[in-house]
Amino acid sequence: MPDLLLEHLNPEQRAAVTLPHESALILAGAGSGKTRVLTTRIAWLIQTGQVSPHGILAVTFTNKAAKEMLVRISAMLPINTRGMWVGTFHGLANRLLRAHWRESGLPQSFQILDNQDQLSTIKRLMKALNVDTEKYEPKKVQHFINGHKEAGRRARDAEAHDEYSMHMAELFEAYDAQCQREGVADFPELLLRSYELLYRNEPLRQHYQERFRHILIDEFQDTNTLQYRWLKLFAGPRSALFAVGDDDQSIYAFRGANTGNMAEFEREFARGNVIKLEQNYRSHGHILTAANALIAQNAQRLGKNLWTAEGVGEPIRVFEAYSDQDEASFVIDEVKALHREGVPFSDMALLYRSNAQSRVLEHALFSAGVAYRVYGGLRFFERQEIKHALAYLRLLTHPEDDGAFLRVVNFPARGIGARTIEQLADAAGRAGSSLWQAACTASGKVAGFARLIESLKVATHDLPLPEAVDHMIEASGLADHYRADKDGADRLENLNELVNAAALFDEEAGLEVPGSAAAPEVPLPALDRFLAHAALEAGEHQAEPGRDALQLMTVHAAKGLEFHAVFITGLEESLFPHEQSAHEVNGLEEERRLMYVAITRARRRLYLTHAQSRMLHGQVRYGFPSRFLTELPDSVLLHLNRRAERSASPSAAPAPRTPPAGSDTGYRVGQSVAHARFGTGIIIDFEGRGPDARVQIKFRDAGTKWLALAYAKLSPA
DNA sequence: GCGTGACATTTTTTT
DNA sequence: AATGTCACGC
Repeated sequence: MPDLLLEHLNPEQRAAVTLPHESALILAGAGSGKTRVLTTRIAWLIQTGQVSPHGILAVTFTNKAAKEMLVRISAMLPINTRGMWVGTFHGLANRLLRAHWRESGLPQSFQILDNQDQLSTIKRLMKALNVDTEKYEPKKVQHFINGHKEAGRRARDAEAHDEYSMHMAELFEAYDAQCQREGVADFPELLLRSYELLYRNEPLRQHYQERFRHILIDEFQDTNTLQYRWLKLFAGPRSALFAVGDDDQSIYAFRGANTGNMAEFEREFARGNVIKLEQNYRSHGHILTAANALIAQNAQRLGKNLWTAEGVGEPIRVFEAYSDQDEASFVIDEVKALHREGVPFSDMALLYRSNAQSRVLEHALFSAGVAYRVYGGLRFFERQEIKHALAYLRLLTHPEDDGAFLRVVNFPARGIGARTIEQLADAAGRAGSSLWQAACTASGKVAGFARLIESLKVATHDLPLPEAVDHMIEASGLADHYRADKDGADRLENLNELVNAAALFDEEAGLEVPGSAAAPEVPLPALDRFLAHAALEAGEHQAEPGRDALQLMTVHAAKGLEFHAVFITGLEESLFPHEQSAHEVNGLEEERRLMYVAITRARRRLYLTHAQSRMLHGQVRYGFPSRFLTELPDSVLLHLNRRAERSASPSAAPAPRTPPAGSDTGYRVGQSVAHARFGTGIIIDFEGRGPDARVQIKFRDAGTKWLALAYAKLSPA
């Protein structure tokens, strides 16, 4: 009964879901039921017999979104979702490359390099080539390489006119050659390689074009040049592309996302077939008003205004704290109060611009005994002990991987130092072989290491995946090493967790959960699939998921989520908008979109907080309130009272909110003041006392100056 | 070869 | 603040 599927959709949503077999662009605002439309569209297509699951290709950016999509589709349709290709760009590219590894020129069990791996590979290469790493910073080289790959360019396509860029291009070329030799691929390589595979291989391209009648893309505004081209390659004459996106929520320009793709897509495919979803089902009126007003300041927009049938709801609460600590304790008070009113912790989110800001908040939450869960930060599969373990596993199936070899040849320490490794590298270089091959003919300690790997290989050969992992952790000496380390308990626990992750992976692979790293039709050893899985899904496996805990994450990580109450913290100039953004073209507009995303996460209650002072990079910094605060209409804001009223309230218990030093002069550090000539500023330091007292003031427009308190006619601002 | 500590460097966002 | 790099002494 298709009607059942369409029952609860509004007219625009329904129109989008039931579009004929044509390409279309759905401009879906925040909270307008974007994911719902996408998944219902898939279910509807299948249920009405227009396409079989086999003919569906659905692409997302995050694993979370892919999983969510599958769950929703399964809930709507009692079908096996197995034949569908649903996954992230990188996951699907990986799947394609594993299936056609021979044609794409990769070893069947190629390894995926994450960012860290890529950087250390580059460093290693530059060392071997004796490149001056001062002049050519490895990070810049990485950026150069990825930037080009994401634009679909190889080293030979990289434009180079000056010496610097020519050298960069050479490094790019040498890097790719090394990756090829070692059988590894970085993230952009997955996409570029699979793009080239289909581009060059016509029969293969035709096969997939014929197969995928419906190609659906989520978060289309985040696609980069290469991803868009990749999609176009899959689209044959009989395929329809269904792109869902919101240009106002494009927040990944820094990694190559090209909003222009939306306009391009409209021209090339949708051709006026555009549906706007503007009714928001998530937030109350004031919150939407604020979001609309903010985003209206951006010049580069396709244009769209969200509305809601709900009432205006509560005003947006704005709070100015003395310090980051003060900000944290304010948030905690409010969180606790909301919880007493019955809002679960898990329905509240604490958002910040950069990960570094979570530290203070976490500390305060911990002291206050509030359960919380941090998303992002260092991920499970990126921890060093996990990296070591994965490197051992990698050597078992692919010992030519020099990166993996170097990572563990002397970890735990077994007396193989820099000198020895240099000799080994020389020998390998002369023979044109891998380090591993050189090690096999070596003697002494290196030979001992080679024997260790060989024995691991034999011992784990017939073991199920989790047991193999477990055995490796013990036999490699990793476990003993961390047992001997008094701070190694956490790491040991993580290694244990790795065994669990392997067991879980084994189980899920057995159930053939679609959308996971490898295609079911590819007979790849479990170990290799597990390693690919580890690289592609860095792992949100931390903290107990079932517990009712306050949610902490960056604004980026919050995209796609919603909460009853949202706290956006650190709303200060140079933090949010981040100072880096000022140096980038359209950087401020991207920051504003980020703020827009943050605001629209809230359903009912929204807090915006900023602090006069904040510990940053080990020292106190004073910031002005974020310009975004002034871009919101006053009519929807409620400025919460500061100190006096707050500490008078009985609930604001013993939390020590000591005003900063210097109050005796009538002024204090962190205070906003106005100067007749220099305008408004913030006091950032004191010097001397009595009539000699001087203050350092950071002016909004006139820079930072020392002024004598007796002469500078200051007034509180 | 290895471990220690001083020193420097860094600090956006992430598939 | 936290992490990486380097030089030194064992």
